[in-house]
Amino acid sequence: MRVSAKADYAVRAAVELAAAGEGEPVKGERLATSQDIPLQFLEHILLELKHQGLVRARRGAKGGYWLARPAAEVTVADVVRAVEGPIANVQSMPPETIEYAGNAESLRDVWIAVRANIRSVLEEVTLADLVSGELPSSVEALTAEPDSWAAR
Amino acid sequence: MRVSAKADYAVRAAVELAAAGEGEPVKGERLATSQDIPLQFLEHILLELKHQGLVRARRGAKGGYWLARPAAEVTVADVVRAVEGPIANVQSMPPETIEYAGNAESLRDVWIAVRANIRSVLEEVTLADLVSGELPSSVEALTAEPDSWAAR
DNA sequence: GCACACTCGACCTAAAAAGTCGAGAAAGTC
DNA sequence: GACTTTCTCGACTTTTTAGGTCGAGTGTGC
Repeated sequence: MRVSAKADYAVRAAVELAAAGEGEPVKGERLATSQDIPLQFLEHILLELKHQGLVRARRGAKGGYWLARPAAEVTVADVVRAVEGPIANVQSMPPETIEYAGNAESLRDVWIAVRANIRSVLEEVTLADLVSGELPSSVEALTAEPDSWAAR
Repeated sequence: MRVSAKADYAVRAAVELAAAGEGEPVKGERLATSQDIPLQFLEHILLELKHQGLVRARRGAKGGYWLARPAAEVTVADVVRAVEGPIANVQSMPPETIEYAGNAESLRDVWIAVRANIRSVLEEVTLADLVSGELPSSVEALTAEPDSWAAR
C-alpha cells in the first residue's frame, strides 16, 4: 500500500506539462530540474507516458514534451496507471479474480472497497485541478479532516 | 498502489485465528493449510504480529497462536500496519512530510486524501466482521456499486 | 526426558524499483 | 549539408523488497 517514486515523478512531470499550457513543448531537462527528478529516469517515464498516449514529443531544437489531451481531461489515475498498471492489485492480481478460502471469503470485498475508494480520489482529480490548486470538493472534504493529516 | 502477499497472508491468518474463538491456541500448520500459505513464511508473519502485540503464542504440545485482543477490537488496518508499516506512504515517506515544488504543490493533498480513504475502509473493518461476513454498511455501500467490480 | 511446536537469526533467490549509459534518429538552424 | 539539439530506446547496474527456506534452539506438556 505505497506509492512508488515512479508514479509520484510521473504525476509531477505531467502537472508541469499541464502548467506549461498548450503552447510550445517543454524540454525534459526543464521538467527534471523544476521537479527535481533524475533526468534519465524521467525520460523513461515520459516515454511510457508517450506510449500510453498521454503525452506527445518532438525531437531536436524546439523539441520537448506536451500533453496529448487538455489538462482538464487527464486524471491522476490515468497517469498512475500508465506507469504502474492497475491500481490496488493484491499479489499482482485484480481483487475481483481472487478466491479466498472459508473464513476469509469477505476479505475480497474489503480489497474491492479499498480500490473503489482510491479510485474515487484519483479518477476525480485532473491535472488542471492540480495546477489551479483547486481540488474537487469531494477530495477537499477529505483533506479538511484533521485526522487525515495524522501519521499512523 | 498494491497489496503485498505478506499483508494479504497476515490478514487471512488473523481471520482464521478470529474464527477459532478465544478457546485454545491454533497451530501454525493448521493456519498454513487452511489458508494455503507457505508455513515457514507464515511463521515469520505470525512472529511479527506477535511482536506488535496483536497475537500471542505458546510453544510445545498444545501450543499455537491466538489473538491478544477480541476479534471485534482488531481492525484490518492494525494487521496490515503490523507487517507493512504505515499505509499509503509515498516514496517511503508519510505524505504530510513531503514538500512539492511549485506547480505540484497540491499533489500532497491528493495523497493525503487517498490515504484517508484507504483508512476509512481498513480501520472500519474488524476481524469479527470478516468472520461473520457482515461488513460495516459504509463498506458494503462501496462494494454494492457495480463499478467497483470493474477491472481498470 | 521426550516429543511437539513456536522462536528467530541467517541465508537465499527472484523480481521490482530506481537509476545510468551510450548509440542513434529526428528536427531545426545556419 | 553540416551541426546542434533533444528525444528514443535498449542494455546495463545497483539497491531494495518480496517471498521463501533452513536449521539450531528453547519453552511446554505429558
